[in-house]
Amino acid sequence: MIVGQQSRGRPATRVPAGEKFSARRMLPQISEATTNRLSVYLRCLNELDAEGIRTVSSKMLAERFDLNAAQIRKDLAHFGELGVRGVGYYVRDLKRQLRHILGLDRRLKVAIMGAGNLGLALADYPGFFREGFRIAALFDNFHEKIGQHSRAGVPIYDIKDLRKITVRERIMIAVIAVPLSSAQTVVDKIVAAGIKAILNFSPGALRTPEDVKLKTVDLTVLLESLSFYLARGNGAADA
Amino acid sequence: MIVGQQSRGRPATRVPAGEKFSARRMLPQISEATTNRLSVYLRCLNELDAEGIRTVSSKMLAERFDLNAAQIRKDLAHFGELGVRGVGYYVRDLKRQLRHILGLDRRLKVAIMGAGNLGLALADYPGFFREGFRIAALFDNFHEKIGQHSRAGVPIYDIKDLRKITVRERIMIAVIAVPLSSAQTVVDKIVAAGIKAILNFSPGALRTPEDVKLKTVDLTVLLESLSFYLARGNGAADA
DNA sequence: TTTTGTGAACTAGTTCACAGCT
DNA sequence: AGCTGTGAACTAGTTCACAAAA
Repeated sequence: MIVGQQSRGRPATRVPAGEKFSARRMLPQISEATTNRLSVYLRCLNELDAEGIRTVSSKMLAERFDLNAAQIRKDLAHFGELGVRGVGYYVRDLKRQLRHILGLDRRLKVAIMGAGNLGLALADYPGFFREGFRIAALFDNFHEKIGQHSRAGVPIYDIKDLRKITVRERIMIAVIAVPLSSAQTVVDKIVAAGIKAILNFSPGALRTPEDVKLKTVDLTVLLESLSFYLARGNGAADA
Repeated sequence: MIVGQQSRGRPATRVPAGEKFSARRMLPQISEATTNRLSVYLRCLNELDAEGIRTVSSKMLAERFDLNAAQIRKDLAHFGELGVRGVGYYVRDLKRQLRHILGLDRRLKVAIMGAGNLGLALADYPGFFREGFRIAALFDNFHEKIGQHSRAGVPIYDIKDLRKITVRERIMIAVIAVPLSSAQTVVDKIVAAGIKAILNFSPGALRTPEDVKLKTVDLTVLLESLSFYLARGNGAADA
């Protein structure tokens, strides 16, 4: 692939089919699936590094972690020539590169909306937030809770102060752990506070502006999907 | 998006193209994406039903809930002629059908492995388990916890008794909320107890037999993926 | 008419296979 | 030799567009 062409200052209102670079920032468009795998690769590399392994080939990675070698190479190749032909990838080096690509070299701060059971559990979950993240705040609107801390010491603030704390603490990601009934309201507040990335645990669809990234973990959908599998797998359609 | 389980090397029992299923054994293969959407459709129908709406067309559903009309029709058509041409779908009727298809008319019982913060939060999360599920048990190996209950009253059992309780209570789904270090061990116990569907919150890959359905919610991957989008500035909405 | 159900067309994503570099 | 990076081939998934039915 020839990369030089995109620097011609083309207005690029409409991206021709097959064009690899988005109009917006001239960066190649990376699919959700690829993004998720980058995170998986980083975890694998951490494991290899801990074992003292210095270099790894895509084939080795694929066999050990049940992935596809060509896919690993293709995913990584989006970000330049990260490997060395005839050798493979330097574990330490690739780790560092991936951490940079994923933006994990910035110690991103996270706020959790809702200091209920789930919010508090997420705030304190050890090993949930690996390297690169810090839970800086919990937010709630229940007066009894405001001013308290989670067991691990995350302070609970009034949701009214979201914008102020967000600016002060430089919070970049919000996690939604509030009941469905207030989820959209909370999203609107998050957006108004200038946060651009949201991880949502409430069920159902939420509206966000174009430039805010929303990821939803819908536990109901997950569970119902498992139920579907059981209903079919059993062959016990009628019982 | 949720990083599903890589079901690598599944020979994918091929149904001849165009062949319609006739018996229970020859069920059409339904994709993960379709399965998840069925759950979403059911939620939409519940909302419409609550508003007293009696019939709905795929177009109406699509516009209101930001879906694609053809996709709705195609998804539903897998399960027979659920609609009426010129009319649309009868809300109540389709709801009932979907509940049956998803196996929600059986009140499935769920066990949660790990009575830590996350396990307890999941056990009591209101509105998490909508219609069709019941959290029947928590399991842990920490003696202090065994014999206690969650705040909402879910009993905590010794993980040694998993098989016994599973049989007695007819538990069909297990949720993994234990630390990574013991996740594989717990999976093995779940499998040995005869449970065929697992929702996993621990990071990393787990091995399960062919006939056990595993869905993983990897919070680290989700968060790192959000970090990636922030690092690039590619905004985009969720699905 | 309206709206479903569905082949066809299209799009996205994965895997193959090999040219080219070390 | 070994292994990456990548076009080509393939597979899965989505959307279109229209015939068939109410």
